[in-house]
Amino acid sequence: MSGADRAPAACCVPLNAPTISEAEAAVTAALFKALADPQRVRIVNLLAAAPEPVCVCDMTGPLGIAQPTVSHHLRKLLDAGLLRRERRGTWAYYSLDHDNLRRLARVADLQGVPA
Amino acid sequence: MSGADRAPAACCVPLNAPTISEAEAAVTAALFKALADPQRVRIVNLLAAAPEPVCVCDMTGPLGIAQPTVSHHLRKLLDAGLLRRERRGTWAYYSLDHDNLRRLARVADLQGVPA
DNA sequence: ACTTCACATCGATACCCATCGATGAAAGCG
DNA sequence: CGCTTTCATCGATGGGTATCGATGTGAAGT
Repeated sequence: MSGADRAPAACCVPLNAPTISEAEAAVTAALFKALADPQRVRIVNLLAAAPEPVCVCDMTGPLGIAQPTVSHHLRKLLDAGLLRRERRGTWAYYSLDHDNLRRLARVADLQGVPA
Repeated sequence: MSGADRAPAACCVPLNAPTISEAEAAVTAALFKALADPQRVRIVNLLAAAPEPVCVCDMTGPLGIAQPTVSHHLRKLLDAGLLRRERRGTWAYYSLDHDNLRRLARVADLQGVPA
């Protein structure tokens, strides 16, 4: 169910909501947890800078970590709903999910309307 | 040096920067890590809803966790630069650092200028 | 069918962290 | 000076996770 609508980024309450339930706090925390790792930050930055989807083989070099570790991080970001995956033959191409990333920015924004 | 200008939130590169160095990625990850916990999300939400600074004794109740654990989370948020602390006699009052929280929102925003 | 290539998953290991009880530190009070 | 209150820190413990090598999987080519 990677990248499904059940992903944390798909439904999230802003930090300045009147009150946040225990469950909502867990979902929001899971969303931030997806970016709470240096390698995953670099992956998102790498994808943000790329004009087209990027395959795994082109990430291991710049990141300097082994291929299983890259796949591990990609899965975390995928489960959080921040990435999209696309298979082309043997390769797997990843790109940002801009809709959900916009939701993330809205969660972190305390200026917005408190719901 | 809690809440100093060395805090992650004080100097942070946006996710859609052209490139992010290994050190910059670590700082950004540390910033997100501060909010990568349900209790800390609830603390920020609690402070965002309060019109005035809140003391620790008024947090243990709503959060439902022991006092040392609350202090632990407050320190994490303080070190990240997201909170401010103010001592009034025996009590310690906490409030949000709106400047740094605005910086956090800017880091998560991919729409902004890529610098 | 066999080989090769790209990626995902598994198992193990080392490290980080949330949580709590116990204790320490600092301020106010009698 | 003791006593109390409020908060921070310490030490221990259990659960989570980043990392890797080894292995599985699925597709393309010979």
